[in-house]
Amino acid sequence: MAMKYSRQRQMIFSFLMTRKDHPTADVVYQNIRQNYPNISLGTVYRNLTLLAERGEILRLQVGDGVDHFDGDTSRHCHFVCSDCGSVTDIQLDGLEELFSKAQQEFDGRIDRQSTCFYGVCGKCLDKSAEEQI
Amino acid sequence: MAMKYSRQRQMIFSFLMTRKDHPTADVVYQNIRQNYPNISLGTVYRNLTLLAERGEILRLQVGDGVDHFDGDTSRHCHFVCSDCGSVTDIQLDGLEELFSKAQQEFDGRIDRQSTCFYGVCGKCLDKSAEEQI
DNA sequence: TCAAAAATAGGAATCATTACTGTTTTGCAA
DNA sequence: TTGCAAAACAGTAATGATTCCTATTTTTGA
Repeated sequence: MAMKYSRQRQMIFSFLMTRKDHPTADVVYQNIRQNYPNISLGTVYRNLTLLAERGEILRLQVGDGVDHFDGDTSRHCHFVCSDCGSVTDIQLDGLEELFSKAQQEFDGRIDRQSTCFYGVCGKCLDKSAEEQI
Repeated sequence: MAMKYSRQRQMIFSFLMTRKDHPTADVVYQNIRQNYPNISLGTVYRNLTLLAERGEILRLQVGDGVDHFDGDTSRHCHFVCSDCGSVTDIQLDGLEELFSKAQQEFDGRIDRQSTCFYGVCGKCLDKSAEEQI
């Protein structure tokens, strides 16, 4: 039952901690392969799933058809750019409040919350403004 | 360019309007097939995608690996039961406020917001309480 | 009524993720 | 330390939701 800490799992976890973007399993795989060429994609998936189940990381499904992983498990929101596809953090007050409101309102147990905003990020807005000239 | 209103699209749209749960494409397909046996799954997907792009319905990705569709496009939250998988609405004040806070805070354009809560619904809690006896 | 544009049915293709299998690691206990 | 069972791994095959493709049918505006 006890989880054995393999070299691979440690690398996956610590890689995720170095990143502020929210890489997909494949990005994790490609990066770790640089230093550890015969890690397998299955291992990356298995460990990301395991870590997410244990609450050590978050698995995000933002609607682009690919799962993203986040080493920051504190309560925060995400933003997804419809143009470049980047996934970034948004720190917002009022999430705690929303959570407790939902708990009061809802008949059942609420464990977890996920809020995601969609639009076009600053960089992509600038880029399309330049192209207009 | 103009969208032509096919019989199939109308059936898909009006079926979705009759439902307060948030059916998957396959559920829509299975239901419409009862009255219209040779509609194809591809047609269901194409129309759901088209209607969602036009903002007439919502496509929800709640993290169970399957897309759900919602005929109610007003601002509201969802709850997903980890036990039975049901997806239900939660009406909450304060979403507007959260949205405008995010707009102020964020460098970019925000178009849309999605908030989802996860836990165990009332029915499933009751069921597991009974089993304890 | 006619023709062009749009949509359809049915099936094949895609691709992210999971499952499988034989081999290798890991961690505990003697 | 050494041995052994549980856990994890690499590599690959399978799965399954969704999208793509093509020849045919519907829709709509003139």
